[in-house]
Amino acid sequence: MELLNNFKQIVIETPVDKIINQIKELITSGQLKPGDKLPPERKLCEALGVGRSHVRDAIKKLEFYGILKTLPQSGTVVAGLGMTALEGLITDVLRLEVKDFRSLVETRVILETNAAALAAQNRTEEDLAGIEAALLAYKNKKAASVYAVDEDLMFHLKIAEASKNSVLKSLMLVITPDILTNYNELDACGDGRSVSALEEHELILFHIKEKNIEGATQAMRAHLSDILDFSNTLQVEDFNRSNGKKR
Amino acid sequence: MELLNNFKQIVIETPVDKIINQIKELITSGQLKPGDKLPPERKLCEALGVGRSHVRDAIKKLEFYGILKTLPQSGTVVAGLGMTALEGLITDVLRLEVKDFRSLVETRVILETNAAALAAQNRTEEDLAGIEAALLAYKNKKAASVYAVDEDLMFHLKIAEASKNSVLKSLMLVITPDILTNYNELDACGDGRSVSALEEHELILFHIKEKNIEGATQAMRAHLSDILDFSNTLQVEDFNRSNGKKR
DNA sequence: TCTTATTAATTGGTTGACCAATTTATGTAT
DNA sequence: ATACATAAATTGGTCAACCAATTAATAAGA
Repeated sequence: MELLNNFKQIVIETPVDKIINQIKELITSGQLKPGDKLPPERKLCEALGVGRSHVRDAIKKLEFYGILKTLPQSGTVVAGLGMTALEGLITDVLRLEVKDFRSLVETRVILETNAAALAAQNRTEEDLAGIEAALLAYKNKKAASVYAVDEDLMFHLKIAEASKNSVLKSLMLVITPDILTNYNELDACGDGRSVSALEEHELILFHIKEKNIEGATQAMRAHLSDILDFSNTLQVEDFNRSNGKKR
Repeated sequence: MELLNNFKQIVIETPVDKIINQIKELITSGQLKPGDKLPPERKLCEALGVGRSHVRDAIKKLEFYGILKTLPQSGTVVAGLGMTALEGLITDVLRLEVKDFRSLVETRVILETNAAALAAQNRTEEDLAGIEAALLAYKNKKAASVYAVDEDLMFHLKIAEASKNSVLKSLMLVITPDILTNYNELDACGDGRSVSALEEHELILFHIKEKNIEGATQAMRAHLSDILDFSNTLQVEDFNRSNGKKR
């Protein structure tokens, strides 16, 4: 069984990835400085021996990350942003490469506690109604079944909306897919935790309603640390299993 | 002059954007549920009356966001992630649509203060060396010129690395481009702030070195709130000017 | 009738050619 | 010699055709 551990993860490096790496290499090595024009796509695909689609895909991907900027009928240039962001961009940024569940949960706690604090500060009456509706949906679903992950997250998302911080909300959305994939694998979802989760949600809502910033923060922290503790009780084996299967 | 204000920003909606919106509409309206297969690309581009490249680009973009998943030679399906995340996904998530600079800076403060705290807790000797090197580079550049944004951000990035939280670091990288574009427009960069920034950096480093979690947090918060205060002194007119010109 | 092999259709992946806009080069007139 | 107009080349954007792998359908055998 442990013979499996002797196998190394095979990195499937698509043509696009290879091109991206080469371009990044050129930038990090200083051969391409911000403002410089990239060789035209045709020259690139000829030099690299691949189709132009691949080159275009690579450029488009780097454009997403704000590293390149393509000017139609003019060329592709390295965006202003210097090597700074590139430095840590060893692998794809957004496909977060969540190798460690700890970082993920830790970050979630940071985002959500602050969202709760801001929500307690900025929430409107409409926000309260939205949060309550989400909580109600969660309660009903939970009464019927044990599986209410979507409704759970919706509750948290409504709080993020009430924070009136669009960026914070966007970042929560960014990590949500990873949270979900990890939870779907890890969370047994039929444990004793479920009962207390509802009460904790209600406590959070109460503090937000009362505009009690500190209270909302602590309630959210307690809620999430419960989840964190629960995750930590899982076997390491289970955790390892949850990796590696992505893409 | 104020006649210009009567013009509405023209939204250049590329074919790709239109397709994305249609697909998102299908998902949010429930006509496409997670796990469902999308119509094949050929049918789609026929129904939409556009080239297949556009459809493929749209799919690829949505795949970035984790909304779709294309299985080669099999089809494209809606990823597991329920409507939950879609709910708030009115516009592109990652091109953060930073309409409000406040949210951006606010979020940056949240991320960075926590990164500083974690760095004070987890930093190794190598991390310290890296942070010091970045600080030195910043100092040198600053002595030579007033423009050292890259080196400044590198210092912050090294701290994020020292936090040993990969997700947190990734999220900082995500918002960094937006920070830069906004700063490049807003920051006069030749003001009195520059002198104190260096001292503040040194103070942060000191606390991280001493493993003083609370101290590092406060030092970082003070550092960033200075920047925030400075930004707030800018004219609203300048702020508005900084919007709308992106892409 | 059920299983299995073979074939046909459909899928996303890839390529090369074409298009319009831009930039550069060239030639002519001043 | 310089300025300007015109033409040629280069650019990214777009599209349609082709490819290999997968899947579905069908037919043959037990």
